[in-house]
Amino acid sequence: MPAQTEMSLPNAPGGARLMLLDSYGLVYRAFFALPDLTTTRGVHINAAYGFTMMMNKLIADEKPTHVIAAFDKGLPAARIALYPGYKAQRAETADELRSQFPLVRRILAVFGIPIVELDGEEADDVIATLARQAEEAQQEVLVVTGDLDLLQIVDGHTTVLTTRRGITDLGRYDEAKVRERFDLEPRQLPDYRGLKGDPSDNLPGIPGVGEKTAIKLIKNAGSLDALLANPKLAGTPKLEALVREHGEVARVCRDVSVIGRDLPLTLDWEGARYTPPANDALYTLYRELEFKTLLAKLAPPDSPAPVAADEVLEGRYESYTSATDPPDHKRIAARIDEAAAGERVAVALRGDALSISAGDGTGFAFLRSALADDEIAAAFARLWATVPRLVAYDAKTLLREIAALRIRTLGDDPMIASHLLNPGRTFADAGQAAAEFLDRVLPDDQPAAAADAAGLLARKTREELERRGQLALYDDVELPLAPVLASMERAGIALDPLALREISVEVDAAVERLQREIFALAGEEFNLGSPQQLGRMLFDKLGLPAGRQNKTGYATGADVLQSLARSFPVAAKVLEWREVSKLKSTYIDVLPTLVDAQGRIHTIFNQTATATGRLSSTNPNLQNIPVRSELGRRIRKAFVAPSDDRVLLAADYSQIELRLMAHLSGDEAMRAAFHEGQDIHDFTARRIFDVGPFAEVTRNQRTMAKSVNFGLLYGMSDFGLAQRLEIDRGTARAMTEAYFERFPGVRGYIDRCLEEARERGYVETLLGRRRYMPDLRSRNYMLRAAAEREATNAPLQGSAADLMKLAMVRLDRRLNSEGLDAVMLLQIHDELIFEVALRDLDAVGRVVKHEMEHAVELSVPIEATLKTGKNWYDVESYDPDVPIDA
DNA sequence: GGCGTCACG
DNA sequence: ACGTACGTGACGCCG
Repeated sequence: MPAQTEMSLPNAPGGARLMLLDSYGLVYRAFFALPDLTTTRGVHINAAYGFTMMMNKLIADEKPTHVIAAFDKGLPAARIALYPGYKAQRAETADELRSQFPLVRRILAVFGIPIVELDGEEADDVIATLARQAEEAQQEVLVVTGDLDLLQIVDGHTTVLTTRRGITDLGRYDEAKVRERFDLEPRQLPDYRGLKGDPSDNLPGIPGVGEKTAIKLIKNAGSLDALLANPKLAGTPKLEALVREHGEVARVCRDVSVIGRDLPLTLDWEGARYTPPANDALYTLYRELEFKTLLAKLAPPDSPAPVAADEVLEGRYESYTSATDPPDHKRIAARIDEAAAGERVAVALRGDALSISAGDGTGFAFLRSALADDEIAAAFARLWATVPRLVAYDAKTLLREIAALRIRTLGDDPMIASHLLNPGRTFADAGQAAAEFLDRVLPDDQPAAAADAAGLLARKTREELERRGQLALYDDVELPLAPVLASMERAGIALDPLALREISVEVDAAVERLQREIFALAGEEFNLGSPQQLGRMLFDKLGLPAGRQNKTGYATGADVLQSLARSFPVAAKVLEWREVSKLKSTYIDVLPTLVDAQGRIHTIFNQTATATGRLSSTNPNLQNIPVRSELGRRIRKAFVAPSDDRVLLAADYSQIELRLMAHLSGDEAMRAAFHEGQDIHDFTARRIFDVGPFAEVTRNQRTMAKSVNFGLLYGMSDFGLAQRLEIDRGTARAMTEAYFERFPGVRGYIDRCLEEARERGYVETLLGRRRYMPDLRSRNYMLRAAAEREATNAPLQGSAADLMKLAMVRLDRRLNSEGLDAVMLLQIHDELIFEVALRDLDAVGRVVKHEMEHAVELSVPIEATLKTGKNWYDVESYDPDVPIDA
């Protein structure tokens, strides 16, 4: 037994979990993942901040008992001796990054994490050495690193976490995972890297040998050494020649890649033991470095934590929120009536509590469940009717839950305002918004503080919206929309459970049959619903050609299965099984259980969920009811008009996002197409494929053009388009080039949009909705490219949302003021569903069409098309100005 | 709770 | 050389 083992055993604690950090790699990754943050004094802190975030998360998630930070020190002499070109291509570390290493060392010191480094050695070798000592002491090791080189030390005791994207997304490699990912043992990875090369370390490898070939060569020969000894093992003459010519280079690259495990170091268990840092030391450090979000989670030094209530919001609060005492309804109702006299009355829901503040430092809270009491509901309705501009945090929920409320006006809803100010986040309760916009903490033991905070938030957020020129969007669109959504949620849509039962019988039989058939083809039973088991079955056992890999194994998505379905009936069956079982578990089995006593089903629309201004729908999501497949579409038969004298009316915007593109870009050709009432995909195909005026556009040309148009809205890349259309990248590239040549206004608009966004930090919609895009200036290519696509799409998707919301507000008013018997039920982004009395159908249809088409005036016409029917499946086109034939 | 998958616009 | 079309929510699996 080696001496080191005996030395480390006596003080190696049982059940230790040692975390080893590849510090440079993590700091480097953080530097490129985050924008260039500086303190008010200009100190660059993004890498140090990102590193701290990572470390906090790792410690919280992995709960190590011991932590050590390894650093590189000096030039890696041994590797350079082996291969003088090692890392020779690397640029000087930027000053902005280098200056942050001293900060990182200070942070580690405050956390009490020891730094281990050795002159002339890289962190990899330090880590591998320490890991071996821990393994020999039978302890668990967790290595965290920015690249894949260290995967070679993975074994039964040692797991390697590698950064993937952003700063908190990590890949976890144990032995099985390495085998899955590379189809090789961890110890074979240096051979693999030697053959393939690694540009990031300036290792050439064998030219033309990539991931696939390297693995094949190692599999064929068993090892690189065996391959070099006998190049015939390469398998093909061509590969054999390559091995003969470049084998020596591969051997050097391999040798450089082998990580040393026996540096003169001894693992000091005691020094590495992790204990959480002292609050005050951390506070001082974070304050100096201006790590604001991290600071917000700490208590200020020498003060009780969390912040005392009277420091947060002064007030005399009463609470009737004890769940054990039966609440005194009379007393609560009386308090509500008293509060109505206040100057700036605010209400808020937080957890179980509903709180009301009079705005003069008095407030009280009671259990939300008390709203079911008629007396309290009535008092609440009086309050809402008395107070001219009531502030309500999450007003929609109150309006939905209190039957007696028929109110259509709101003073402020700070939940909505907060989300407009920062659409990247949702502020689910007043506490979260207060932390962001008031820099205050709401104490949990003072439920009435939430209403007080709502009042303060209302003022603060309104001021900020005014400063940004977004008041009209808030006051004329978002605030009036909340009561409209509340009434839609309250109304619900009628469901015919019998219609679903009919499909249910059919689908159950199909699921059963397909499962049987698949098991027969597979030769054994397994869990079809497990993508992992399915992947192993299809690609390992049945030997189908495997496509992509993902984090957990083989990809088995619809695109992969689709490409196999022609040649392998089992893949086609799995696709079919997926379709029916999805419909069964998500819709057919679930929807009937959600029907209320009146036979109606109620979704909740989330007004503060999306980054672009769209709504979302939950519990159930009624914005994704199937329509694309025939079987799925039949589910729509269950959504019905509840009586013979009523029908459903569906109104759709036609090509709204492309029309907005035409308007916003001003592109002459595109605008002309819409003015002439052309089919836009057909028109696009003519232009990009040069189809003459008397020739027909083929189906295929139209399909391609349609994809180009969609791609346009999404910030397409030639690669993405190629993949979608299953064509080669060059063709896709030629198509996008032809597109931008024929629609030059569009190119100009996108460029202007991105340029402006880089400068201002946000993009904007027609009505001034903003989306902040900090990653546009990221130095990380992946993040930056993603941000560019988002910035291209957001004004289009967001402006369409603006239009629809404005139309909904106006429509709701007109349907009410004109006394039409019609109820708005659902919004599906560019579509509205109404339930309408048959006798009012024509009038309603005209109002709906007009308000949708004239929500705003664009430089191109807006078109809304109507359909009507007894259920959502059997709807037929309908024009209110053309009498239905008798 | 993260991931893969898939329903919608 | 990267990895690749925007925005959602729900389901089942897995650890």
